[in-house]
Amino acid sequence: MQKFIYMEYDHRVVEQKWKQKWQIDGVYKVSNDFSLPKYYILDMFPYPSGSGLHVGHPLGYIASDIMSRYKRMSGFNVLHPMGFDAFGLPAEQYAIQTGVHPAVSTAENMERYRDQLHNIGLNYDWDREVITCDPSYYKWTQWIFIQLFEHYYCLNSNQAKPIKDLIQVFSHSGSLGCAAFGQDELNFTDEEWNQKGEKERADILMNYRLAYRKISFVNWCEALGTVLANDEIKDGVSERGGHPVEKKPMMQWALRISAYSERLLQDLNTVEWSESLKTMQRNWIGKSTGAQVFFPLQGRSDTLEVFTTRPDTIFGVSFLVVAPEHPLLKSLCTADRDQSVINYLNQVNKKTDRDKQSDVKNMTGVFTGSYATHPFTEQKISIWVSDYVLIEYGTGAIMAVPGHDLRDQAFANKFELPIIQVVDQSNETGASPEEKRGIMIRSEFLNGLQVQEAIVKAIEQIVAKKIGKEKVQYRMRDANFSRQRYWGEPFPVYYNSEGVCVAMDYSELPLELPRLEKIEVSKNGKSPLAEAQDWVHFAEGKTRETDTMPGYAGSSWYFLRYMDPKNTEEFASSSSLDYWQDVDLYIGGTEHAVGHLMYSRFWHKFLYDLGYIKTVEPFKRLVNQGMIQGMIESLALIKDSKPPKFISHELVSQYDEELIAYIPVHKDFVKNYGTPEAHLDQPGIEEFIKWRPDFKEALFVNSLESKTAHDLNSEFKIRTKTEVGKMSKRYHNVVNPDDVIAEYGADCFRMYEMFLGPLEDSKPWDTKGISGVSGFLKKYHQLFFNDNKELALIGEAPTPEMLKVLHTCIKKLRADLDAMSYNTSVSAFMICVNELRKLNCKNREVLLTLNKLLAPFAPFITEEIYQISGGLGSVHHQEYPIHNESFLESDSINYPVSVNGKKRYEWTVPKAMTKEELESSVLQLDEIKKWTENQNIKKIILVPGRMINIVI
RNA sequence: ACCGAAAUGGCGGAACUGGUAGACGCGCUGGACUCAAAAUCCAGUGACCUUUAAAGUCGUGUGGGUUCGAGUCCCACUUUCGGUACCA
Repeated sequence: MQKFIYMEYDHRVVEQKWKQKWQIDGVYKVSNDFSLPKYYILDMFPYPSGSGLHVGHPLGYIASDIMSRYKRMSGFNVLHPMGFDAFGLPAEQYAIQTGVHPAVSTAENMERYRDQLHNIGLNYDWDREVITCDPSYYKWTQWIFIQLFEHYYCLNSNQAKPIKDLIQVFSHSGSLGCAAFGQDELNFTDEEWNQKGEKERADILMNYRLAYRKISFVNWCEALGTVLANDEIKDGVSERGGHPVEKKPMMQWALRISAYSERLLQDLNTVEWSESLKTMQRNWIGKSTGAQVFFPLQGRSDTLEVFTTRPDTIFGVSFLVVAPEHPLLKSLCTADRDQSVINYLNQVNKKTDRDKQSDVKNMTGVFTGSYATHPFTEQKISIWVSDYVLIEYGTGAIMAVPGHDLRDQAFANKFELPIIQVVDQSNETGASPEEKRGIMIRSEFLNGLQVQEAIVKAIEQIVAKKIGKEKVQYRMRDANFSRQRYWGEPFPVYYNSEGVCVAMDYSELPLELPRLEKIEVSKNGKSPLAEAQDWVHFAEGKTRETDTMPGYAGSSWYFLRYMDPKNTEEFASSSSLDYWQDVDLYIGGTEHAVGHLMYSRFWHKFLYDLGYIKTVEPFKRLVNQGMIQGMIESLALIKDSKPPKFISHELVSQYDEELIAYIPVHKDFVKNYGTPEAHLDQPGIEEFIKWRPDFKEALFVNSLESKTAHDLNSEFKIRTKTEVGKMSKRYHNVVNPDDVIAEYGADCFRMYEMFLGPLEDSKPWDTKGISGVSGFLKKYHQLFFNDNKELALIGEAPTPEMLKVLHTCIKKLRADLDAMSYNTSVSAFMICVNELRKLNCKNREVLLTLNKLLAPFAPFITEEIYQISGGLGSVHHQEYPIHNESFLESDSINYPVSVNGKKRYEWTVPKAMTKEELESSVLQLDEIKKWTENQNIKKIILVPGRMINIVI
């Protein structure tokens, strides 16, 4: 064998070499051989933020990388792609602040991300990269949008159908033949339809399209003159400047995901996701069965429609409540109540959703002045308005049963309204008033029935009286699909002179985003796109939509595009869709547990309905990686203060919590970052106002003095609030992996991230233990060489001890890989290397098998050793080792011997001993005798191979 | 407020279906090598009691329960993290 003289292992040189060579040799190119078994493993693609990839991203990426290498070494054709979720708000804000166009900054950020991902040694096939802001990609996002616009949901066949079919139905039999899922129940004849004008017909069709327009509410900030994302609001005020935010109704695009509620619910049973995640999705969909009931309004001919899950408690109704946005509210207000209702609405409008949610103890509301009639008892029932009723759920109105609903009860208590018990729960110990247990009382025809029976009977009577019917209600609402932003996919539609919305022809796609010279804060609630006059008014009498699509548009189907990313004729060819089918393993953060995953499932089902794909679910198995957390530092700002006033954190307790908003501060400005002593000093404050010029004139207050940035002295300190939380661009606390890799190498970084703990757990970032992994890799490398630094592998037969050590490790690794328990894999490798060192093992067969075993975890060092030891091709294309059970056997067993469950002795016995022999000889042991002497032995519990317990 | 998850030495964590709690690593302590330091190697390391050892007692967020036996199962609570649209 040729002697190889090695220098010290230099990860910089070795990693650089293999990064290039792998690319040139196409080691990670996905095979087009459709005869091999496929394995599709996907990472949630990142948003290319300006702060670069942070140490949290790679946690999942490394895990999927290990899995895809393992699967490839096990004979699968592996699809493991990467791309960018490249449209988004931060690039637009950056453009507003600096004038750099989002396309430019995004391209730069992506370049940086690619480098960073490359440095980690991830085995992506970059030829399949997908970028959501690339017109060749969003052409197909727009194409799917048009499909959604041109389809409705057919309730007969339970699938999407072309809107053309619905038009046919309307012109032949009017709304009578309509089995379409819609917002409102519309009634018209074929004759009426045929007489309607273009605009009226278009309005009717909007009620059924899967992509449609409706009035929804946005966060409006008057002071900034713009619409804000939830992300931009903190503690009820705008993050920029701390201005008040209110709700404003606007015409917006929405997607009718609610049509798919039942299928999204049912098909959860077919996927291999964690139970907790499926539970979260089920709760989000929130199916409930109940009744719709119409209460006649007094003094007028119409009714108020409510939804209830407890029709059995109808005799317990003591008042009705409508949501503040309810369409009938205005007409329900009597003249004398008008002003108090208006005052109330003003007050409600200022509260953010989260405020309302966290503040349920504090019930608010006012009486409208109107009454309804109880449909069974004919009693007069007062109608109230309160923000604890939501316009978006059910009918936006409820029948309040304070006896059996705790929120209704709180409301009744506060406003001294009657509380009527209608379920006798005296025989139901421990039952809460809301539980569906007990016997009906004070309820006429329901008296004496059990709650479950009463629900059925009540619905029967409601139907018989023609005042309502049984109804299934879903909590999930339609998704708002409009953003008043520039940096997103343009809607491929225009409005004609009648104001009718028309989809563009497929041949005209993509509709490219016009290049704006200057991007400014949106005005009057309109997107900055409205400034592109030539683009908006592109033809006589036609105007384009100026809203753009939200972030989840591009991410709802990208996993399909990876299958055939360069196709210009279709979003992906049917042959590639048929072969790759769906994602076998999807890894990503829990923060997407509902949003992204729900929308993707919806789009996937829609494309299934249209016949383009053959699977009903996109992600077969899904694993949520935990979050690598960071420290969030923020300054306490007094809301609405002019000039803005920041107070040191120790002073916060002196103020009402409601008055304080926390403004995140970049971690680099903070002294004693991440500790209780974290603060800004003079240079820190100067950096802070340079970074946030809107706070240039701000006042900084600590317990001694109050200063502006201009009259600071070097002693001045202002404490920041320190908390553990997301590492995110929002909190400016991102730690990049680059420095870690430069110092320790990618193999070490990869293994250290895995070694931190279980993949699913969240943990704060800390490099404390990294030297342990680094030391392991050094020891590993030394294993292959002698003291003269020559490759020192010996080609003789391995000893049984060596084989036992190796095969113990292989067995553990196989089990860990399948369970994705990579932290214990790293321990197993450490144990194996420690043992082989003790055995002074230089055996060629043993060490080169171990090298293949380690390859998915440490791709560089293993490739280098593989090459040095004379291997052909790449180690990453070798077969993954399989363990041989016969090497693991041992002829003795170690038993813990307990007395009354307390371990008293460790006992090593020959494996051949029978249960009877063990039971008799265990009592003869001196160490046991001393516990059992003069005691009555009740029984001996002996689990063979496990433990012995003597009960006295 | 609701949904979901987590809590084990000084620290990150291990413990398969209830069966030897603390694997592995960091840190710390002592030793070897060195003029010295770094690096490396060897040994020890949950707390308490004890001069030490042996032996023992306590110990997996808190309080109860089931069991021969509970970190693991059940009930109630506390704290932290993620999500959220007060879901009738």
